[in-house]
Amino acid sequence: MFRVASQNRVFQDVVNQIQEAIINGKLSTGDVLPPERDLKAMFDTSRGTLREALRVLEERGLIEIKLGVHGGAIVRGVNADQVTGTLARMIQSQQVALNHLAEFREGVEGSVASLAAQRATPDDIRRLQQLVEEADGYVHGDSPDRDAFIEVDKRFHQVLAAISGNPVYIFVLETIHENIHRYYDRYLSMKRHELEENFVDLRDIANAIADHRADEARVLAQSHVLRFNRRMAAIQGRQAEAPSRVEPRIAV
Amino acid sequence: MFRVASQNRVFQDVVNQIQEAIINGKLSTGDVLPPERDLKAMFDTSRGTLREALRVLEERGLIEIKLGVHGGAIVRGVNADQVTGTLARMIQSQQVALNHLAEFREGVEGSVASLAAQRATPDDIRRLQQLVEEADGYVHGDSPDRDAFIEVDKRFHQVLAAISGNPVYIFVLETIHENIHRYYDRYLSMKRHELEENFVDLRDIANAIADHRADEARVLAQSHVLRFNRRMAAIQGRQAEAPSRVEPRIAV
DNA sequence: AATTTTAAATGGTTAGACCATTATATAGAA
DNA sequence: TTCTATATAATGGTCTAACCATTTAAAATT
Repeated sequence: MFRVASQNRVFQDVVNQIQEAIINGKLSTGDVLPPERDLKAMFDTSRGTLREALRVLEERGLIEIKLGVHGGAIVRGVNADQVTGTLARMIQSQQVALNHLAEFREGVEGSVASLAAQRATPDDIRRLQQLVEEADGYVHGDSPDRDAFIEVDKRFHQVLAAISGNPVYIFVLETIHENIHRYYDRYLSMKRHELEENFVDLRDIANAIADHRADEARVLAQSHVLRFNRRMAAIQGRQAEAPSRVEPRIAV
Repeated sequence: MFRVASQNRVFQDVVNQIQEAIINGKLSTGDVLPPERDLKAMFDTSRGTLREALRVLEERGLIEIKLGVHGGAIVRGVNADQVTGTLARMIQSQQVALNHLAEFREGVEGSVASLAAQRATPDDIRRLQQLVEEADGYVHGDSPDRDAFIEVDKRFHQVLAAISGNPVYIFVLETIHENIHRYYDRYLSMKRHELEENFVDLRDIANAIADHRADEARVLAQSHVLRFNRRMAAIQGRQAEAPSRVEPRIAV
């Protein structure tokens, strides 16, 4: 029913006040907080206490601190950056395997594609088709450009998330991407026929969305990601491609 | 390509060392770190610097600090608790609406049900059926017990996530739950016929999983959550039931 | 034996100083 | 004049040393 009312800690109060100002927009991205020595006076605390508060805000991604003259705490606003760190720690501590993350991504990309198919406006569809054409050029042009194609592929997924109209998907995909790329980027070979395969995927997904065939878009997006996962897993060490069954971590 | 090598901050080094020890298991959940005055000597820093490091570790959920004699920093291990806070801030700052979160949950629960249907062992299936029977008792028994049913419903979803065998889903659902309940719990009316509806959902999902009908399980789970979302949205203020289209927050 | 009091361990806070980094201003050289 | 090197000052980073607040455990008291 209630949460503990610790509030024995002064720095926590400072955190709350500054966070509140950021959340309700009194402080905007880019704003610079006063120097520590001024803040300390404003909150009537010691500098040490104030700095503990700044550490917490920084860790939450709400501010960023710059050194030197005209440095200070710069407001970054609410964002999902720290989630990336959490996921990274879970992977490092082996609570989560990369194939778990990859499988989760399959589901998410599938849902995004399905939603996009349900909601795409004519403008959205045109945009997707432009991306497909652009990708076409990089795959079938005179001098295929692997890096450019990968870039377009990435944009394609971001646009799908945007079309879904749900910011949660955008944040989640960002977080997944950061963590998967941290490990897999070096394996991205993308030989000619792989480029071709992936291009066909994008084209088919775009077409399914253009026709508002949600289930088909889901399946296509899932298998698009699945192929990526398979290839990565195969390269990474001939490990099991299917995620292993884990014991439930929570009491159920 | 490269990340900044700031490392000008001593407390960051302390954070890294302690975090590393927690991640690789040299420190386990429940372990108590030495008192600040000892740690300060071990790392050869000032107490202030050490405390900034502890604030960061605490914010990451890696440690918890208790007051008084025999207090100190207690190791909690890697967990997803802080993600709950991030989501809460996004909701508060209106970057994410509750219906966005609810919609995301639909997709996730659908994927979980689908995976569970693909992977459920005979034991898993028996367990689900036990839960359905238990729920049956609370709905159709002499004195229907709403709270007990809600509890079983919750366990049902947790078991599904466990059956999926993917810890990411477990963490994600935990996080979603915490945030949805923070706002919606008070609205959970669950009149007699609503209990009945929800019971039928659980039973059908369990049956679909028992028969390994993955797509059907997905659809059933999705509409189960969708009904919950609709009811909540209706109660909460006759707001639009479909999530509103948002502008893409990222440059695409 | 139960209760109250006291003492000690430990985190929380303060004050004041100095160090390190960096943008800007100034001085000097071409 | 214009470029470059140097000095200056603003600001975050760290340190020391002390005291306050909370809590557990031991000691004293009833």
